[in-house]
Amino acid sequence: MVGIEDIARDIGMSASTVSRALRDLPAVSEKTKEIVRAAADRLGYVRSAAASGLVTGRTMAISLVVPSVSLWFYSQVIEGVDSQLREADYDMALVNLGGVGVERQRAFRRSLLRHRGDAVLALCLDFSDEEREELRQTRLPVIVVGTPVSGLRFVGIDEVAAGAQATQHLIDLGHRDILHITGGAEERLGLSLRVPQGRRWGYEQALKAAGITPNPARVVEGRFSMEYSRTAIDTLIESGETMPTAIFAASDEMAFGAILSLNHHGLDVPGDVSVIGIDDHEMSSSFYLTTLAQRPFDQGVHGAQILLDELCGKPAVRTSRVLPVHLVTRGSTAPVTR
Amino acid sequence: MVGIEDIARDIGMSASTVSRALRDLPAVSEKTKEIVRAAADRLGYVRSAAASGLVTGRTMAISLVVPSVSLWFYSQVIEGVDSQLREADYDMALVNLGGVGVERQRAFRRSLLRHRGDAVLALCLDFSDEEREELRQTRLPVIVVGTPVSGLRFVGIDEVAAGAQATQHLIDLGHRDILHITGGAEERLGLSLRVPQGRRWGYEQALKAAGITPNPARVVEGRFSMEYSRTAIDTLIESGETMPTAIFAASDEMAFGAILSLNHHGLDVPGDVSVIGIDDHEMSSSFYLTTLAQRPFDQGVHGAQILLDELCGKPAVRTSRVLPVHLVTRGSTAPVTR
DNA sequence: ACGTTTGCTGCCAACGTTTGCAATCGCTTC
DNA sequence: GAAGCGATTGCAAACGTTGGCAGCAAACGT
Repeated sequence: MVGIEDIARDIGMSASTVSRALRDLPAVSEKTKEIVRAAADRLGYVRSAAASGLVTGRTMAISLVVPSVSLWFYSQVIEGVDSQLREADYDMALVNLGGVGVERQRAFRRSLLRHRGDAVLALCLDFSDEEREELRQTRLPVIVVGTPVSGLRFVGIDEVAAGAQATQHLIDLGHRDILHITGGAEERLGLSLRVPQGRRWGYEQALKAAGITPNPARVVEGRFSMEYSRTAIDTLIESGETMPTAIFAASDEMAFGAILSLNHHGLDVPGDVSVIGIDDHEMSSSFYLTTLAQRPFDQGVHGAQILLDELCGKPAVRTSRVLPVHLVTRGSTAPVTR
Repeated sequence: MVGIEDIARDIGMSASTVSRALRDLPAVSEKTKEIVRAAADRLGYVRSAAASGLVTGRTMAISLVVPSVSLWFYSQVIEGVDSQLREADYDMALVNLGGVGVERQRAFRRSLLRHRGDAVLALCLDFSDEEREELRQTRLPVIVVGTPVSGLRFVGIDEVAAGAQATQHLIDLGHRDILHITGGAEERLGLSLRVPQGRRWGYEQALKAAGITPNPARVVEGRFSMEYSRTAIDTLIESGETMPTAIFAASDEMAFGAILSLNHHGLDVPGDVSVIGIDDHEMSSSFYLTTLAQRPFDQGVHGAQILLDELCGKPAVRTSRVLPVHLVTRGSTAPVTR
């Protein structure tokens, strides 16, 4: 491994000059910088992150803590965060906190506290009091994306408003019997329940505001997955109960499942049943799904930017940031006919 | 920040003993270990990855290089890799190499060569000769998952065989006019073309073996996305051309798009057209899609395990590993009727 | 001519671990 | 009782970089 000293020896200079030249500090003459850079290139030098991290106390990376990478929302946020990190020349330490209990504990302590990153961006996780305290003790800048956590800065959307707006769209179309498929019953815990709860509250609020009494039987507890929601609607249809005229799915993926189920049973969307989701998943256009669009990529961008700014010494943003959502009308919703 | 010396001072021992105790080395008495662990816990000690990395030359992390995180296949591999890393107490440095040119160059050099990880696992990337050479020079153990790269170990499936097997399934059902939707024309380059090409070759081979002359007009060049394939089939149907009796999509997501398009135009799957994909995407069951299942999670597990074994000092595996695929028959394929 | 500034460079002490080697201690063994 | 041994522990030298401080020219002002 060729180090800074090797370069110094090669060109007959001191290691500190080489170090400064490579970091493009102003105290080095332009001529020297070029000599150094040339030598570094020629010798194939690569800076040891460990060594420079040791002395500066900075890793030039940020830790991204996620409950999973295989859900659309998470992967989008990750891409957004990544785009900012690349620009700032930061690396990303990905910590998958999926699961519960000991395993989670271990992953948490190991990766976060081991100072793999200079800041922490957490996704849709409910931190226990203990975890929050440990996080605080590390004194790292922290931000959460997707789900507010008390005491921590947050970037995301207003779930309640989103749920209400989606429901309102259906109400505006004349629907009064609206089924809501909610999520959060996943077996793999650790992700926050506040998202599905918020959307559900929004749903109920919108109904009440329109003078409709929320009917608990019209709320299906489910998971944020297509399959779960598909079978839920299958069951509903096959039970022979009267169908609602509209369905508000807590996520687009759940809406897809509902649409497939309805189509499979010969019901037309939106002719027989209107369907609306939340997300604007990349597949939503293919389903002609009307949805309340959020931009998780942007949420990642904003979250990362706030952390990076703080690491650059800019004054810390202490407030949360609520990003807008907007209705994307495609073909899956229509005025009520029954 | 409390360090090893603080603990040593606290319990009246030397730093080296503390270091050894915390690493559970045999040269330390059990009693001492307990005292040290207790003190470390009490003081809230956390090992500096930079310092220990500096002296050992190991980061206890591996770099995972991906072209994107938001495709199903990639996210599954990531989860698989992660599961192994957690067990081995390794961290993950995620390097998103999405994009081309300078940006890619920078990301490549920065993260890989900066020695963020002790080994590199690369996903479905075509490395340039230059990149391969740089990789080689780092002397890090490297493995590629998803797409073979000459000179590097590989974990994945036999794409040609998979393509042939999928096609053969349709042939066995009596189909002779089989459309193939292929991928690889994504605008975001950098990911390998070998996957779609392999599948296509398999398709052509299977046709020839069955005495059917491959018809270039029956191959649609597309992208690995649902939307692209949906519009491709839309166009085909609306052009009024005779429809094939079966469609072999190079990925499940593309198959979904095809199914939606067919259904939307009143065509029954599999009544009018059979559809088969490759992947076994988590949504495939909801689409009742017959597909050739691969297990990207397992591919990640195997790839990670090979690297971890090597880092543990076990003799390096020099051979590639081809994992099996298997046909999952659901409802989207049926004997030909026309 | 002589201080003083300015611009650049070198020296050296950190940073927090790990690890080879030496030292210590309590025993056993001859 | 001396020597030897094994089990523990301590000492000190790395590891590769950074950054405060000092040094040293050349340029400047008087």
